[in-house]
Amino acid sequence: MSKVIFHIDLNAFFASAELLRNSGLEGQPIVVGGLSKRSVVCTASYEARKYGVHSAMPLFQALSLCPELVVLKGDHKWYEECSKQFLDYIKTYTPLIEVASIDECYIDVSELIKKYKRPLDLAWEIQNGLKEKLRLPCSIGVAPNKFLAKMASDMRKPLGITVLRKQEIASKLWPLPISDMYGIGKKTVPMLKQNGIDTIGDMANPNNEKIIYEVLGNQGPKAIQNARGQGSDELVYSTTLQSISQSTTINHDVEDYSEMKNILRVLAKSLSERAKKNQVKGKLISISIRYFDFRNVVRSININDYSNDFMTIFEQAMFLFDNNYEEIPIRHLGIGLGSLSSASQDIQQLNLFKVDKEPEINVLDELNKGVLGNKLLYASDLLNKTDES
DNA sequence: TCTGGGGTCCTAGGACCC
DNA sequence: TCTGGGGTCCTAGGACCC
Repeated sequence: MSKVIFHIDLNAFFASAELLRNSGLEGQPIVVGGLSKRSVVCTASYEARKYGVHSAMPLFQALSLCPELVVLKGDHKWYEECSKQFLDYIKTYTPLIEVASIDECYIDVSELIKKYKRPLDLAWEIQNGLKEKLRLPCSIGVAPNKFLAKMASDMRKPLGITVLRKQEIASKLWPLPISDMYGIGKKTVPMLKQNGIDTIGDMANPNNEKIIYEVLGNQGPKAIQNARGQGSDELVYSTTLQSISQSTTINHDVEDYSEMKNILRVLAKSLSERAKKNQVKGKLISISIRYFDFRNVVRSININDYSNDFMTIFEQAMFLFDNNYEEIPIRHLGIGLGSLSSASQDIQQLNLFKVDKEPEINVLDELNKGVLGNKLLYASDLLNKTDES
């Protein structure tokens, strides 16, 4: 018996969330992204998209396409609140929900849909409810499995409802270019095209199996199954956080060691705070360095104890940095904490056995003390990222 | 005025152990 | 006399997604 899966995707979510608290922006071309000259567009409203502005586009380029563009600095806390309202609303319909990202989810409505006169009534009701009650526009894909539902929700935006039945795969899915296929990215597309795989239909074609296995390796079978409409219809109801990271692109290329060190200190501090807020500890600490020439280096170290302590993270990050830094200008620095495990048990134990009093470090003071001097403007930018409401 | 930030998952080689 | 084999952990690198 085949299932009925909805994929619900909020349209231009960050931009929609900004409109919720500033209706004056309604109808204007807006983008959410950073405010520095090296920022890129994170989300563009549909008005902005009319100018050719899209996500991942460098901000200066977006501004040249649309000089009247309203640029808003992102506020992740607010988006998370909006996302929670979205998910809570969906949960009033069914607990069978897989959260795919901050602005999308799958629900299994195989049973629920039987209560409705016409199958699409439920999709229509959810879409309307989100729009009227939460003022969040969405697109919904309706299909027998997750991949097809995801592809369907993408077919009509914004505010679309698209059904993709098994018998419609050949006519609706297979003609699409291979670059439209979820899971096939910009590195793989040229390799597939070179081998005559231009459409999703080509991916589904049994005659191409061998060449697809050669290009995709172990990922081949899954991609082929998806293209044939035989993807998974099993929802994953809960996931555990695997890693957290904090990184920043500096608005100039950094050559001064003490500035690098101060940036890493700020990153370590906020990473530690986030880990504590999320009640996780990790034992894999990593740093990422992007040099002025855009070369990326990632180095990691496995510390044997789980930790979310600022000094531990900072010292290990500095150790990795000192051992790998190539003494050329840097544009981007990051720190990650991986191999996470829940810290809540440890926290209980700490309460029982000792008071875990870590010296409070005021980041601003630290920076003022440091050699940063005239670079403080940038440092406070960094801080605003987490503090702004 | 070139190109963000935060995630997930996979692969592959070397070390190490039995 | 040429060189086990299987399992796991660690680290680096990369593709992809929102």
